[in-house]
Amino acid sequence: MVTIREIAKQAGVSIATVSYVINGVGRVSDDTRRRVNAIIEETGFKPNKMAIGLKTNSANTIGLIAEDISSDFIPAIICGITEFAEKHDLNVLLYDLHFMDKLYNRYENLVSFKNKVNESIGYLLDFHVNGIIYLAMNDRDVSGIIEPIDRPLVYAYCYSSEKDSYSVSYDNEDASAWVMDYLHSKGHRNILIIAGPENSNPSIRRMEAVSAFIAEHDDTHVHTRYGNWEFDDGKRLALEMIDEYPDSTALVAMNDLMAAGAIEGLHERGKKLPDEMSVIGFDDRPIASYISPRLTTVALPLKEIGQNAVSMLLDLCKGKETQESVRLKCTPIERNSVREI
Amino acid sequence: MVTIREIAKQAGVSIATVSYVINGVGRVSDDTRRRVNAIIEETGFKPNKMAIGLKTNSANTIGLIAEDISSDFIPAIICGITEFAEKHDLNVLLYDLHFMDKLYNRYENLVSFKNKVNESIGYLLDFHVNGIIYLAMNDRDVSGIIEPIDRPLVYAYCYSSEKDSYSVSYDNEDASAWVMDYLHSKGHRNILIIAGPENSNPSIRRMEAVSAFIAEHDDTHVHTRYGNWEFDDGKRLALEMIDEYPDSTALVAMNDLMAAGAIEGLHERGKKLPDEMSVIGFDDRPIASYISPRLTTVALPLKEIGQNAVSMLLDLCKGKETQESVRLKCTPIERNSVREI
DNA sequence: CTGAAAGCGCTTACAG
DNA sequence: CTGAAAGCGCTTACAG
Repeated sequence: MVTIREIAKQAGVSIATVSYVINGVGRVSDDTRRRVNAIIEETGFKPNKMAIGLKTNSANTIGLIAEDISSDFIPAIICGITEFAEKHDLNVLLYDLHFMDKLYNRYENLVSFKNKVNESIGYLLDFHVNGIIYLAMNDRDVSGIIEPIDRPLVYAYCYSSEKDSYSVSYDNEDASAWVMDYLHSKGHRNILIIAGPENSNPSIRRMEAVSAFIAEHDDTHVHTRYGNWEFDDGKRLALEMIDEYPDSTALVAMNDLMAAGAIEGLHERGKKLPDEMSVIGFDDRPIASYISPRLTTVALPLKEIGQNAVSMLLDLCKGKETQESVRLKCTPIERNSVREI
Repeated sequence: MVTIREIAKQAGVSIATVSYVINGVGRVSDDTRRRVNAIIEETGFKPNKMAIGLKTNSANTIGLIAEDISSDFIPAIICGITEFAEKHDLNVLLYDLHFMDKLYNRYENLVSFKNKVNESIGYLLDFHVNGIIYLAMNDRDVSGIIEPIDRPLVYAYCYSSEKDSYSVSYDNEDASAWVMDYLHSKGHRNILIIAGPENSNPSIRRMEAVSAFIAEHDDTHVHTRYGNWEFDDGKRLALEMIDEYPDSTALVAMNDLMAAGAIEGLHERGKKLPDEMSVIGFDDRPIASYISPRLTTVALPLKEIGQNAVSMLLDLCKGKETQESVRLKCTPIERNSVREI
């Protein structure tokens, strides 16, 4: 392997000079610079990153802890992370917690895995990562888990209510407000809502926006049930609710899976969609484009969450002043499951 | 940061001795070992991985190049990779090529990105990874892209026909043979097939198994069309074929998306499923569990591909004799889209 | 503008 | 069983 010493010898300069030209620091004459660069080019020399890391105490690497990489939205977020990282010449060291089975819909269990989480962070820290991104499998408060560390940390697709904590996620209120506005603008006044679990952050945030909407529109009525995010629950609750509230003309499910379940239930009940019932989902999962009717929904800014998380981490590494909590806007996706009345 | 020197001082031994006990090599008295370990414990000392890496010229890290992490099966494969890696105390450095847009269904384009691929490998190599896994977004031949490197390389979810190349993927023939056997055992004798693109590896491999089956069962007839893996194509081809071959009782689509499209088409044509037509898919994507009828399909051994890729890479690193090409079996998933006749 | 030298935190023959 | 010492490939004051 060719080293800086070899380059120095060939160029007839000292290794310090070679280092200067590589890093573009110090005062090197144009002539020397050209000569050294030529030799670097020619030999294909690449500085040894471990040596640099040892000297500078930085690996130019971000540590990424994912609660579960096979969870639904994580890959798209990672896509944004790697894209932004590459642009800034950052490596990403991946640590997958494999928490799907242990955590899905039982997120309060995370405390039992506190050790595992902190171990994984220590692991990344051993590697002298410049900072860490903790990427959760759903948007929630993960306070009290991660012990203080001496490198920057940003929470992605989740947040912490501890002070001096940084997070990037999406804007539930705004998305939910759009849904209500949209349905209202299409003439719907009696709306059924299948939310997620009552204590889940997205449900709470989105229902706040619903309440705010209702407070301003006394012509509009809403009935809500809380589901478990799953297909079957969407189906069950939709069936219950259309019996109970036969006047309703629209149903919003707080994720596409429950929306898909609701649609199946409605179909089985012989309802024509969207003529006899409009349905709107949340998330824009693949199924939204394949179900009939094609599901109108709202897409999460996943890639942007990833990009912003890295950007924030970078600012933190540089000691820049940074907003503690960024909430990115979702994007409405209009398809064919809502009709105007 | 506490270093080996500090431990040595506190324990009253040399740094060499500390190093010996950390690595469990050499001859150290039990007494010394205990004393040193106690101090390590107490101080929370963690060896600096960059320093170790510099000395040993190995970062205990595998480089993972993914064609696109947001492609369908990649996360599940990565799940297997990280799981196995963690078990063996290996870090994984992730490099995402972001090739989805550039490559999807135009895989021959990969040659235009040869530089990018090799650059990304150089990037990982700079970091002194022990070996590299190249993880493709679909099962195909990727020969001629990656330049020879001096570290082990294994292809995952793809393969190379170059000699001395190592790969792990799944067994197309076996899966396809199962589908034919299964349908035959349920009494189906006139079978429609919607394959993927005619020149795609999975189509070719699976059609070979179909031909072999037909050759041994002269009571069974098959008609094949080639699609583009997409929902719409599945729908279009299914509709064409049922008109053309009204005697057929079963339709196999070579992925779940085309199967879902076919089902939508069949429904729109007023067909009762599975009574008037059995449908079987491939892949076991999420949609297979949500469509009605629930789709019988065959699941790819994704996690196992990841695990085996790391295992193979490890063997290669150790210089162990290793099988060049492993093909893992798929798993049939019986649901409700096939009926017995 | 350039170089000699110290040092980052480890490992590993080698000597005792 | 243990230690002194060289060295991995860089960076960075410091001196000139």
